[in-house]
Amino acid sequence: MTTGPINGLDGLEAKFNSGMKLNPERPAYVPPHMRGARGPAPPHFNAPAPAGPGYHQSPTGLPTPATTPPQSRGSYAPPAARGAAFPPAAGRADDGGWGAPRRAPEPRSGGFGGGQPGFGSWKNGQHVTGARNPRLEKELFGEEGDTVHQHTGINFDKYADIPVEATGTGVPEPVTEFTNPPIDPVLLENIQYARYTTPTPVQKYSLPIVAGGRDLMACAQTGSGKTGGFLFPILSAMFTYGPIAPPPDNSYGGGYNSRRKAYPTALILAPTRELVSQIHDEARKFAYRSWARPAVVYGGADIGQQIRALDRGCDLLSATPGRLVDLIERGRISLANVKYLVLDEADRMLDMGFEPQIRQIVEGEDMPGVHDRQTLMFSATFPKEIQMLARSFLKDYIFLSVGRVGSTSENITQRIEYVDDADKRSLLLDLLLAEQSGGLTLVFVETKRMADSLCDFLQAQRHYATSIHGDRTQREREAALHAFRTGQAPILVATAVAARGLDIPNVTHVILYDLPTDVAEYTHRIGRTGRAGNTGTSTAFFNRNNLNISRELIDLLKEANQVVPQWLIDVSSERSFGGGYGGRGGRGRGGGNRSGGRDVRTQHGGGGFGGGAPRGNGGYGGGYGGGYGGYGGGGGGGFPPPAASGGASWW
DNA sequence: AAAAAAC
Repeated sequence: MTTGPINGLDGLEAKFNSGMKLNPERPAYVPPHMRGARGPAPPHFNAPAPAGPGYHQSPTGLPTPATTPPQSRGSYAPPAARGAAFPPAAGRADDGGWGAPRRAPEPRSGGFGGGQPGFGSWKNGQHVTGARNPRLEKELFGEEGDTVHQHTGINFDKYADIPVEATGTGVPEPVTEFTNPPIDPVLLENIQYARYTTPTPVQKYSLPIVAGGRDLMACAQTGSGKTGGFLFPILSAMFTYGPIAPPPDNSYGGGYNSRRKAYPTALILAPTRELVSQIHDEARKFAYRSWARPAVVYGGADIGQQIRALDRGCDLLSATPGRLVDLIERGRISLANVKYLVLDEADRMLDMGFEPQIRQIVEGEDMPGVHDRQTLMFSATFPKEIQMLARSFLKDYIFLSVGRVGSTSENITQRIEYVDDADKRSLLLDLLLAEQSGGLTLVFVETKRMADSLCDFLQAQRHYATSIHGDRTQREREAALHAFRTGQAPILVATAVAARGLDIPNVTHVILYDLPTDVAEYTHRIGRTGRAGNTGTSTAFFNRNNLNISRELIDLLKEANQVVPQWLIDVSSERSFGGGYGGRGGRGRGGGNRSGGRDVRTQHGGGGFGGGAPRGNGGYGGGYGGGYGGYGGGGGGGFPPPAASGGASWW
């Protein structure tokens, strides 16, 4: 029994209430659709409206309608009337849920399997929880002590002091416990089944923020419970308010097995198939026994099977962009009912490679506009440029920064080894041989070719290694990941495909055989270890090909309280004298942390780039000569790198 | 420059 007591209700309520109070000097936040805007808005959007016209504060801190007649079954209520239909009052029982006037043909809203153990339904405006299903429970939550499901005992002591910064208007107080309210009782049960006892910092904040109807940009360190950070509040609201009927103008056949369209309420986008799959697995856990059906679509897998699965229900959809667009074009998915849009690994989703696809999905299909949905973005890194871009997808959002500002967790011991390319293999073998922890080792390389060749090499050296990269078939990718997770192959050689978001318990060592060119990417890669409060080690192989990130790497190491090798400092400063590169000052990046962690809106200097150094990162002021002036500027001591690194020659 | 993401 690891489930903790659910208590502290009074304290929680007090906090929750206080969070809902607005700064009196600021105008009350009124969700745009409440400003007389258009379209069917689900009542949850009205929930946050703090003490707006016609509302009073309920004991739970949620606004309640002052006087609103309950809606009648199946009748169409004009938007104005609907706007006041929150919270789901007693009389709301028979509408389509979320104040939606339309009524879904039966069976919808969890119709499938509604009677089967483990699957709930929504009937007559009520959430009918499914019966428990031992077999499914075992599949979803595992058993005490198994390694695949175990949520490696989160080290909550460490979480206690993690600094959290929330900026934006009307930031609600965080919750401190998993309790009802604000969490729906069905979800609360599932959280207990999953043996989560206490919300992580990001969850403490995201719960009231999302419950309050706000958009969110969350920058939280790797392994800090981001998935729960969006799944919990979204599922909680879905459970409470019920399904939304699809719009009347659609090709919804009504026949149970006929061609039909899925109308997810929540859409979660992520950059890799495996990550999407992992999110879906979590969603299945927390949707257990509820009316809501999670679904998943991604490329490389049989689309027919995915379509059949969609037919069995699709209320919370996890997807990679390409396959989603494909299914939209095939008329199998409509985004018209999306009330929650989540971009996981948001900075990757909005970078050059992905941004056009995301824009198509968000702006080029039938997704409700920014004012008619809630948009949540999560990542461990949020470069300024990306924040600027992200703003166009958000409305009056709250920026959340959890953990050391834009840096990596102190749970990870970061080592940097100098090693020439020619010596990398030999050093890698040494490291693998010295491995004592019995845990898993993840080796990152930059190219697919290198992933193959290095994996071949390790196997030839009688190591149980496997590899994952984008040129392998989906089947191979999943098999590799499975072999790694289960320890059949305790060494995984991977490209960037495995860099982000993957939660693999018991990865004790991450080796960056090649360094990425970008510190954000470095942060994500080493973040595959040291998760959920556990400790881990990362070893990065550094040589002259990696000079481009030396400075930012040093900054990052210092911020994470890591040992910075003297030789690294030396080569870094040497480089700025070497001409050409002007150091940070010269790039106009304006000091500070490229990987973000700070709300661009709060940074002075206006419009973003070249602004002043963010607070807390002073000391490296203008350009490098000054900042690191203290360190042997002339290429003195500790140079070339230590002999331990294989006596490599520098330059 | 490479990787990821649809067929």
